[in-house]
Amino acid sequence: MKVTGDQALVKKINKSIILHTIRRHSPLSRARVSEMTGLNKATVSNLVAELCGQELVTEVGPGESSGGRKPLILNFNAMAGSVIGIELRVKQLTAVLCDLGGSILHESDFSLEAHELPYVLEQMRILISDLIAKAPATPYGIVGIGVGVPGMVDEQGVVLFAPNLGWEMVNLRALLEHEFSVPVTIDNEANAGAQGELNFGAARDVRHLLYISAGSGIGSGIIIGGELYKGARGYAGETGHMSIEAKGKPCSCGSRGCWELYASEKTYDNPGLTLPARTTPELVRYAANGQEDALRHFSFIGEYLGIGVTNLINSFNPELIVIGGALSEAEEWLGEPLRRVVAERTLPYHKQQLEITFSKLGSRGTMIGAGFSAVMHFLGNIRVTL
Amino acid sequence: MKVTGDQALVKKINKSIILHTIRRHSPLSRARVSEMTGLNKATVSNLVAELCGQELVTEVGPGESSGGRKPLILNFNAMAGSVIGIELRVKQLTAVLCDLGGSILHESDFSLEAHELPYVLEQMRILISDLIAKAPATPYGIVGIGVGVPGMVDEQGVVLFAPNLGWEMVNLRALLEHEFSVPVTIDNEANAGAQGELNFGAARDVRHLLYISAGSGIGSGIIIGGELYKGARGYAGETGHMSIEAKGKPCSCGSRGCWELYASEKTYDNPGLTLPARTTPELVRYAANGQEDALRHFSFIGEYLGIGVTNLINSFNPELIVIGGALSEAEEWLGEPLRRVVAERTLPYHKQQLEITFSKLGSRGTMIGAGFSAVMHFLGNIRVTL
DNA sequence: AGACTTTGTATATTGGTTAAACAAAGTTTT
DNA sequence: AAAACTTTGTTTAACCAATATACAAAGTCT
Repeated sequence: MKVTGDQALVKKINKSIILHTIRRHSPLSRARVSEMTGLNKATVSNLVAELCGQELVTEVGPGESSGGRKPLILNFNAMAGSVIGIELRVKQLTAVLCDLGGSILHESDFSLEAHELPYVLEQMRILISDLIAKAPATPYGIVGIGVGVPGMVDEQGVVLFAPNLGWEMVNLRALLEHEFSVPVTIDNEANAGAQGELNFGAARDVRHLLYISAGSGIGSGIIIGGELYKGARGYAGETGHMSIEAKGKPCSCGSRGCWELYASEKTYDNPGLTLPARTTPELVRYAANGQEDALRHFSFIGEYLGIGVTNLINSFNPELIVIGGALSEAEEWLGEPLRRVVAERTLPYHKQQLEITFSKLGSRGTMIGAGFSAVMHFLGNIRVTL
Repeated sequence: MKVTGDQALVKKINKSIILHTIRRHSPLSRARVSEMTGLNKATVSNLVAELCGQELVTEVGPGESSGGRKPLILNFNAMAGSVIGIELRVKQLTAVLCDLGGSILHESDFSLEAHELPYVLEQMRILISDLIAKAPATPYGIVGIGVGVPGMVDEQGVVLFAPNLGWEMVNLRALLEHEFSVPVTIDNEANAGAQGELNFGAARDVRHLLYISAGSGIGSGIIIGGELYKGARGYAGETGHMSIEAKGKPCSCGSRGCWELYASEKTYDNPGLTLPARTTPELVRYAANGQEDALRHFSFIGEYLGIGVTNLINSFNPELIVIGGALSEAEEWLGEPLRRVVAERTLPYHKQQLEITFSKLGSRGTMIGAGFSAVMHFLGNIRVTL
């Protein structure tokens, strides 16, 4: 967007700085905020007064003195409003009601039996209405809805392509905004998961994060400089279709040797495989009991995850890699082979600084991240780069 | 960096907007600048007066009337100063003296016979001093030196690792700044090439660009949102070591099946290969004469370039891909197999919007890009994102 | 010749940050 | 306990950049 500088912009920038400082570091006194941001005490006082008037910040009373007048403690008012975060999965619709701080207030889900748009939309409508009914009375009420979907999404919230749902060009944002009259944000499932882990999970305050969602396929959420990178038309991160065997198995995408053919739940159907089960939760149970076939297969997946992860490390050079998605529940058996292969194959300079973790938010990561997108859309965020 | 808003910031932002608008679109009248930027006519007048005082903008006289008073035409003063851009190659040192608009004023080079730091540094010193002596008299003189090196560089201008030179942890920026007392910027060779093509070559005004430098190895320059992405510690884009054959040939990096083993000049030494020559320029000559082995080998490289490019498309979803480096001179024979493989293997939605081109600046791209980094460092660039 | 257009400047106003003084409320020293 | 010092937060006056508005300058069109 075309932005020029004037006093209104200055005020917006400083107010945003103060709001997010308090959001992330409260409880805090005005004096601390002034120190942390570098803004003048008077400026902080004025803008905090406005934020209090907007009920986004609350004054909770005097704190401990450190040799002078007691500070007046400020808090981010997470209960100024609430958001709904939804994850649309192939077989299930899961949703949470969160406050502005990402805490879950209510949770509910629904099993999907088909993927026709009208049917799915109707179930979303019911789920959302249900959560809206349960929302506590807050100054702003429901300030937004965030949805994570298993497919490519453009910047206008149109689901361009979701192969597992059979969707193409579905303007989900417009449909939901029309229905509920609140701002709706639509994100790719992996992108939402990345946001969740970045803000509330295993990757707090990481600047360059790679989130790998390994489940029925593989998708990646790429955080660059603390911000989600979506690519030219909204579908960066389709790393599941990165070829790791140039002349390997043909994939439905038209290519060959795609990563997700070797390192996702898609491998459960490989011919000639003896497996005691065909779903991750069941296989996890078998592996926990020492079942050989399950152990061997997780080791296989772990190694191939490592090969793809190495490729991504060489391209993106992230600080941290978080493995999420359904397969993250097999952390116990995937972790060793994955880390071993990465250690074997990465350049020496990459190894030094890199960490690999598994999701902290588990199956809730995507919902929480989707909800957080809605929160940020409500609060706004403005930054200056030079 | 910690930036807060005040009036000085507002002025900086607007002055930067105006300067870069004139730099990229001049000749221009004050009225046109006001229209294009959305800034008030008076604001434009004031800041343009300052820029004229700084000699960064010049008033060249009246232009054509469009039914009213004649406009006073402004120009970006590319001759306010000059920069030096250098490419450090394995066998050669090439350098240009450019004005602030990227036009080449002088050019010179030197054949390297060794890679010891003192020797290389001494040759750079001679080359730079020579160009400085040839620099025209300008208000600001030499405002910076930009260097493109074949290796990983961190944000402080330290060459972390340059395998082809045998360099490790060389603080090249400090060394050159100490020698010449002007700001020095150090960039990876592929990153500099990407900057060159983005600003003066085949990729003008592209927002998300992937520049592939294919020569003795493969490196990538990644432009995201019009800006260079360098990764967490400065070495993103090492895509040559992306594995495209999970269990393929072992690579010196410790991994297996690395892309550059199949799609760079490294293939010239493959065992069992009958080639009439072992350098790209010579092979290009043979291919032009229809020599079978050369044609077959370029076709092989083109196909494998396509496989790796497809992987990068799936990860970065760029608008444009530019192939540069020594191999770009074989465009005539690489283009068809490359585009064919990419078309076969990419997801349908990626094909629609994607273009693949070859470098426009040729062997000068990296130098010009490196010089441009120095120009931008001198002019400054400040932006607001919301 | 007169009406209209376009360009660029001058003037008064607005509204934000800031430094400095100040008031309020505490702790430490004497 | 009084005096001195500290810390917090507010008030005041000054500053300064952008803006709207009016205006001057220099052209075109009828």
